[in-house]
Amino acid sequence: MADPSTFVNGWGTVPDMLPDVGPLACCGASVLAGALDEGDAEQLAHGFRALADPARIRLLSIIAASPTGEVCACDLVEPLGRAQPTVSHHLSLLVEAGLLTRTKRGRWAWYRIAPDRIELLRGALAR
Amino acid sequence: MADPSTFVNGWGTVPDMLPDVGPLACCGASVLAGALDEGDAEQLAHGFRALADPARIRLLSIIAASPTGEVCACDLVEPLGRAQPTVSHHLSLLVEAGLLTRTKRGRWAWYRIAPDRIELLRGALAR
DNA sequence: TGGACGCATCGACGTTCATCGATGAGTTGA
DNA sequence: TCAACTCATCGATGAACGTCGATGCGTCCA
Repeated sequence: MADPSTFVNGWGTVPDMLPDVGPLACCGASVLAGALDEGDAEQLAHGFRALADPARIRLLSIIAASPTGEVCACDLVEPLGRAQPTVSHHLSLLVEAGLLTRTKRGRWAWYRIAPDRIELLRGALAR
Repeated sequence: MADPSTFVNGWGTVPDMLPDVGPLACCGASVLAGALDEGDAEQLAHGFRALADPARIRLLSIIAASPTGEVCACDLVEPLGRAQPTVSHHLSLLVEAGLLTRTKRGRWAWYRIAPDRIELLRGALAR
């Protein structure tokens, strides 16, 4: 594996296309603050579903533990102990749920925590 | 439907059998505070999986919105818009995950929010 | 004591999901 | 220009899940 940190000829950050408005984009719906309708419940459930798999929990924790705040996808396959397509699948799902952001530089894809969405889910569990 | 609130001849609270040590009983593992091993990730994922369905989100929110803090199962079927076995299934799953407690009085089952487990999941999303 | 009632469990069915090998798209460097 | 490389997508497969009708168990009341 080539070392992605030696990549110096990049054009800086080139964000992937992201859906403008993903789930949970709207509100600060809270589970414990009052009865929710099916729509709000659907959006919150969609967010929590992204956290409902140990592989994705570990991906988030590994990326959050990085001193630089971002991790190359190539450095996530081995610690996760799963095949590369599986890791890519989970990363895409986390990006789609708004819990990670993806940046492509050269042939490498770098992932960062998206704190806002995580904070939104955390707030949904507040009293 | 009989009115469960007219039940006065009960023997008070008789908690169902609960697993002594359920998932998430141990620690304050946090997703964002450092790389988690597969075991901690599994436990957290198990907790979030209980939140990963709109029916269960709505059950929690309806019960949390109750002025008395508890709701009879018979009053959850109609607002959820699902069949009684389905509601019972989701309630059992939430109890098993430690997010609800069940109390049987007479023929009725009353459910309460279990704030500690929810707070534990919320803490797992804290920075 | 027997019928009505509330609720959990069972069995079945269709859908969703996690996983991985194979493959394709895009990038780099020789 | 072409081989090597990174990563996403495709297709397939087995497991888990949501749902509901039927049924069983325990409780209440006439």
